[in-house]
Amino acid sequence: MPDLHETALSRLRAEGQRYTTNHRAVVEELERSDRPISIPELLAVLKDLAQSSAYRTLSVLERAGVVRRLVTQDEFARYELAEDLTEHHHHLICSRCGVIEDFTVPDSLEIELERTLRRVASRRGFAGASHRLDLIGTCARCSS
Amino acid sequence: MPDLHETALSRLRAEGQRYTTNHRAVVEELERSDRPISIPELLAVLKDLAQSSAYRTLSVLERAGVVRRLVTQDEFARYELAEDLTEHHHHLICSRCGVIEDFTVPDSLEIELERTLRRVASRRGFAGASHRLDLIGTCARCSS
DNA sequence: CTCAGTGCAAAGGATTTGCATGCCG
DNA sequence: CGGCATGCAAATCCTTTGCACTGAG
Repeated sequence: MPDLHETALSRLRAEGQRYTTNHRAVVEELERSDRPISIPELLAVLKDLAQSSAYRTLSVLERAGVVRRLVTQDEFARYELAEDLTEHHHHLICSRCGVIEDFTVPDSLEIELERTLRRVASRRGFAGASHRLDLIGTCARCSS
Repeated sequence: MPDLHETALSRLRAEGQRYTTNHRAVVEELERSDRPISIPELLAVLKDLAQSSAYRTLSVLERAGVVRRLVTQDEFARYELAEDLTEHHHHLICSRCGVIEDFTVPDSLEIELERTLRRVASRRGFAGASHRLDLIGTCARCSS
């Protein structure tokens, strides 16, 4: 597996875009985190990054296929590295505070899921379907 | 199973709210549809309904547990009847146009899913967790 | 009668965009 | 040098809210 930043660079290049200091800083922050993060969280860490640049950078990275944007009931969108740059996983979403944590399920279940969903997609004429499995509840911090 | 409108009425009453003509019209429209619908779609059908009333009605119905609000990558939120008023199902989401269709999976898979997720939730300290399984792709209309 | 519901217009708030400037390639 | 990237401020657009009036119970 090639280096994350190599990949990011080449995917941006393919779109005629650069891999600037800001771009790299955002990717590094997403790499560092073990859960999707929101723009406010990102700005709190990267203090020199303008809000509009954060939105723009993430938008560019998303178009290039480097990051994925998640939308929940929460007020802000959250971002994580694209699935092919990490590993297939799912999300625990706290409906109280909006925080998202990652989790995985056994391969056996994942495979059965894949098989079933592929069948559903083809029957309904949905193309290029990927799946999303989330657990929605109240996180430990919020329920205490 | 009691009548949908009876249930809606009693759940609203429990919150000290009424079941008005508008409320009923919205519930009927959701009942009629086999997929979650957005506010613009709703307004297109219920032409006498003010936009703000639509938002307010759906918000009240959601608080009362009669409807569920779905948020996707799409520009608008979409609404459907609460799960205990319909049947457990999942969503096919078109990432191009945002439309959502319902689908179900075999009970066997659903049960295994439930079992696994319950385990994950308890391990992570997530309380009252429900799950969400979506297929994201391009719908037949958009891919043609 | 009372108080929630309704419609209209205005306000909110996350996200996007115009513009002038900086800087990578 | 040319064009994308950046910051700031202003604009967008879905959604929420203030207010006065209507209508359900």
